[in-house]
Amino acid sequence: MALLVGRHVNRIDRKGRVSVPKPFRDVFQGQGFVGLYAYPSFKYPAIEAMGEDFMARLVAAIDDLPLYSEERDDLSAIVENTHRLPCDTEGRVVLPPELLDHAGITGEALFAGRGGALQIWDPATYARDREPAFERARARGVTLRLPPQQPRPVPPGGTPDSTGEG
Amino acid sequence: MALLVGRHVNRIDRKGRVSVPKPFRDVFQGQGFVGLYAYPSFKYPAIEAMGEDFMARLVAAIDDLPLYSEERDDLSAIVENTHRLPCDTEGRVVLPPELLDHAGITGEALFAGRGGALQIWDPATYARDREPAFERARARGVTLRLPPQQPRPVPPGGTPDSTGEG
DNA sequence: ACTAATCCCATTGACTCCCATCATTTCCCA
DNA sequence: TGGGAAATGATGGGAGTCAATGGGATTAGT
Repeated sequence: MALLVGRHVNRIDRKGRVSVPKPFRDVFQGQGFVGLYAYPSFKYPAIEAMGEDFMARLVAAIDDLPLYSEERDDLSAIVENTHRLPCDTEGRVVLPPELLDHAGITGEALFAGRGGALQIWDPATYARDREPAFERARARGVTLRLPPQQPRPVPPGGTPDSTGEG
Repeated sequence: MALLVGRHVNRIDRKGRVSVPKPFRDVFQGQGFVGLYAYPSFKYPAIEAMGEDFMARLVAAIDDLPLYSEERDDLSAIVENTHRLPCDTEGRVVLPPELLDHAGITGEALFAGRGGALQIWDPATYARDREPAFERARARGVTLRLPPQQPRPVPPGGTPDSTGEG
């Protein structure tokens, strides 16, 4: 799986469009749908966003729960609050007002890669709420046990190149 | 699996017709029948609706239950109360009075995508009964362990496009 | 013949495509 | 290694397209 990493700040134009950073777009190219699935974050004044592959995993997890169960209904609330935002030919999406309001985003949007998914923040809010997390992690001396190395699957008929997913 | 996500509110005209939101219609295009299977929810004042694929799964699940069991009888009632609603050439369906009454729908219908299936609500009822579910999920700090990443099946001779499952 | 359902066409407003501009970054060559 | 040219990603805006909607006309059913 290609990885979503780093931060990018892009401008929102008067039509409400904002460019999805090219490195992120490239990740979604390999998926059935080029665009974002986005919903308001539970934990932060931010937008949670992901590609179709990740969203499909989320839906699959919900699908495993019994029909009509309380748990399934609660989690379905996420899906009901999710917006499907296709990229235009220029690689831009339109963030709906509901999401903008939740995140307090006005003129600019900060895209923060989180590996498999990403978040979208108001830059000022991010600086206030999120950047301290890095310092916190450093101060606490965070440790992490990694899963074992997986053998790289050989792409059918293709040779690996140096740039990644070309 | 194609995903049904997000909410859409559409008007019901004086003939009782309402447009099925285009993103949902697109999902059903890939299935044998373009339209809805719909029955009254027994948990909510709402209509449960789905495409042919999901309905087939539901029937298969009921089929697995022991013949003459109480459970099978109960769930079969769902099937007996299900309406098959084809889309017209404009992508609209006519919701029968029985379903409208159950959901208290009059002028507008709210379509809520829930992954594999969807619900249809009266907008005001939804705001009162359903929107709190999102807040509840947030308050409970819902967490969800996702199933492992599945390898993406290679579409036969097809290249991914930007519009999704058109 | 009357009722009801479906098809077909027109309207409208939002959305998306396309094109132009700009700011960088990358590449190439001296 | 500096400068300039070409390529690329981000941005802005005009116009054509499409989804939603309304209503008349046609067909089916009783």
